[in-house]
Amino acid sequence: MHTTSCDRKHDVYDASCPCRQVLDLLANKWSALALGALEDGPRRFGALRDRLDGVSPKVLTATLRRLEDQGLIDRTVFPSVPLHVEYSLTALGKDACAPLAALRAWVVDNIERFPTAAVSAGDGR
Amino acid sequence: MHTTSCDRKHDVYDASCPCRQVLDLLANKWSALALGALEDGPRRFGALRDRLDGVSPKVLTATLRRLEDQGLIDRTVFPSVPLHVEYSLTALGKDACAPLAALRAWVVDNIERFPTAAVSAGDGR
DNA sequence: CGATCGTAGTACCCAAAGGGAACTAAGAGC
DNA sequence: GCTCTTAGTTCCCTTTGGGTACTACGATCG
Repeated sequence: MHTTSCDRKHDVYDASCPCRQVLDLLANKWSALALGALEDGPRRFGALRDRLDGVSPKVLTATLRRLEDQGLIDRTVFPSVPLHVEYSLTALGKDACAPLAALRAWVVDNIERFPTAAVSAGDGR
Repeated sequence: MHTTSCDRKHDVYDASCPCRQVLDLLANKWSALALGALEDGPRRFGALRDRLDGVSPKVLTATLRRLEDQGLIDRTVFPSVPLHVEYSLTALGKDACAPLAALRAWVVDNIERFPTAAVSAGDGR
């Protein structure tokens, strides 16, 4: 387990620790969904916009740029005719998918226990 | 284990699914930190404010209320002299802690791989 | 030759959330 | 009656989120 030379300052509870920024990036609805959407392989901008139901192009762009800046995804431009941009997970992004997938799965698995979902829980429609 | 009658509509990728709202609640910096801070047992407002370095009382209140509304935490008021309010995890909240703890742990464990942390990685200061 | 299409965004504008500092309430103790 | 503590609330400003419309580009259609 890649024991780094110094672990003392790595604490998500410390506002000045870089961990906090990374947590803020990953603990985000759109980030969690976008990374999950790339788990099956590279996807194009339009495909991501469709998959991430309800996301606006502006927010999707911002989310993808942030993930790219932090090295979680790669952005590949194919200068073909109607322009083609593919987003794919980096090794780091793939690794980050594990805890995020667990979180998404937990939500789906336990949704019936939430008051928000209670209405639809008995809804056989 | 809680096999519900119908799982088909539960999808975090569907904007209209209650899952999305729950994901939005949990996939949030302050929620993830607040629930984690309560893992060791009940804590008071002030203790949480201290632990969640950088949080403003307003945002902490809003976060706690949201978590309370969704049944993840309990708020107990002790009408003692300088007023005493204790926040604690519900069974649901305890369960939600597992994936969130995994996410926090992953961040701390992999922080050196992020460009954001690269500066401080070799920084012995 | 101009109009239209598809893709991946950007620009503009508004609403909501985040965030800080100061203030409130209520009673104990000085 | 002043101060201390605790748990917020209120005000205001900045940041972020979000929707809609628009752009650029060449290909293809009419």
